Amino acid sequence: MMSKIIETVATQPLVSLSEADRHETALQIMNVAEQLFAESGFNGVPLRLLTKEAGVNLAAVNYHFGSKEGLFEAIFVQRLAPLIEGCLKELEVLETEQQKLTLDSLLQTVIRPCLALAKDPKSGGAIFVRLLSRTLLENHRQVREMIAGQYGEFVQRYLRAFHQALPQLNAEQLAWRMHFAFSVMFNAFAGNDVLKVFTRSEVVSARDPDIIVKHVLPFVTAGLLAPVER
Amino acid sequence: MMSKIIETVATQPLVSLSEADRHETALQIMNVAEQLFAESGFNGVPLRLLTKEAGVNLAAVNYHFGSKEGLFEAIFVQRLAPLIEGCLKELEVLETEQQKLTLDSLLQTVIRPCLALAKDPKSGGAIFVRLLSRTLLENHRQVREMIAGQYGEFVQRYLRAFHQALPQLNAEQLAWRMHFAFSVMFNAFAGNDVLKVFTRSEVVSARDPDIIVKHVLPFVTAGLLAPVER
DNA sequence: GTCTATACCGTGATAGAC
DNA sequence: GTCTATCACGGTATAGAC
Repeated sequence: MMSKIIETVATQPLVSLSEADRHETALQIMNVAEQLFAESGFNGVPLRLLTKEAGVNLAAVNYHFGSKEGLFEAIFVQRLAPLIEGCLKELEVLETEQQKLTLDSLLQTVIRPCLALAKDPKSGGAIFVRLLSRTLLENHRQVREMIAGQYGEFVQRYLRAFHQALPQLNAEQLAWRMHFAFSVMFNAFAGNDVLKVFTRSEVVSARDPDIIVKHVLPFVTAGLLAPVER
Repeated sequence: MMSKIIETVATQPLVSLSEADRHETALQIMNVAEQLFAESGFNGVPLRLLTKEAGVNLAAVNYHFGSKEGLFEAIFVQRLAPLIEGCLKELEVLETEQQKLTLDSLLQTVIRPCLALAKDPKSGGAIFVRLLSRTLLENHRQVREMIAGQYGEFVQRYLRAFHQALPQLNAEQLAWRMHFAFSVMFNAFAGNDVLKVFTRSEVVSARDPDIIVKHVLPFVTAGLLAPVER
């Protein structure tokens, strides 16, 4: 059905079955797992609970995904592909429309697809946005390598775009500031309770993506545009 | 030496034996543990490895600290007390010296003690600064509650100080921005490889605290001072 | 190919002997 | 205080049923 024409040629390092190809059991596992992982973190979810919740056998996870980590990656591959495609599409539009990239419009090409995903009710996207943020912050070796390997083009194109929007920064300064900017954005979306220590818990625990963006954007924009230390 | 005038009054809810009071075995465990935790994270260090490395029996951890989590907290309590004391002392000086707090000088009262600790060669402070940052970002429930409970005064005083330095922000805006600011600072100090995805690994992997601060401060300052969305 | 039951080994915790 | 033995629980591997 799904174009398995020359299945031997392509180097498809990781499992990347489309939703249609996957077995019902595997899908059931992925849906339940995404929810539980986002709630309790990777280590907070025992396979025995997960499989029980999904109504499948304990060994099913290892059979369909190789390992618990494999299941984790599978969730990412499936969700990340359309998200990144969405970002790149917005970026492309931006690059053809405007001669000069503005920083704000550039940041919007990342934030809008995240928002769209986060607000799509039927795709469990909101859960994934939190899971993605949480995972990037938790520094999972596997996922990080997967992104770097699979989406090199994405990374390169955004590096170039940011360089264009912030020409006054040299390579080192740009790297640091992108590091900071994405730290803030992911932390905000992760809905971490981390820094409640320094804040009133009722205020910052808001989960509404629009509110988050309203607060994040000015901060990040100003930080990126800060005068360069010399 | 350090003004222990009325030592009986304070409510000291958690274990907080001074270094001198503690058993040699416990000290040995703590030193080894701090190092290993900072390298591999809490879950990355099995007690069997830890105790073998420290040359003590497996059960010693549970005997002296109650649990693996207890050991984790003990490390924090011991290191955090002087760090927080250092911050508050700097803040006090600042409040008496200047009529108007400047944002930069306020941030310095946090960063300078962290830097001093990070650069003290004989106290393993550098390891702890990374461990602290990593832990706050990883959202350990225990440690967060410990800080909130034990250092309420610290939190309140800094909230007031930031409010004074940024009077144009209302409570909600201030909470969000402090949340962001500390996210960035901790992420920078944590030395996470997280966002290497978006950067050249060689650049951002710098561990020199001075270099980190040089890049962090302008970003955070500008972010905090960003115009308010309306 | 898919699913099930079950066994294996490593983890943190704990009781009790010394 | 320290140690050994043992426990319950975690992810994983596999043999065999369908």
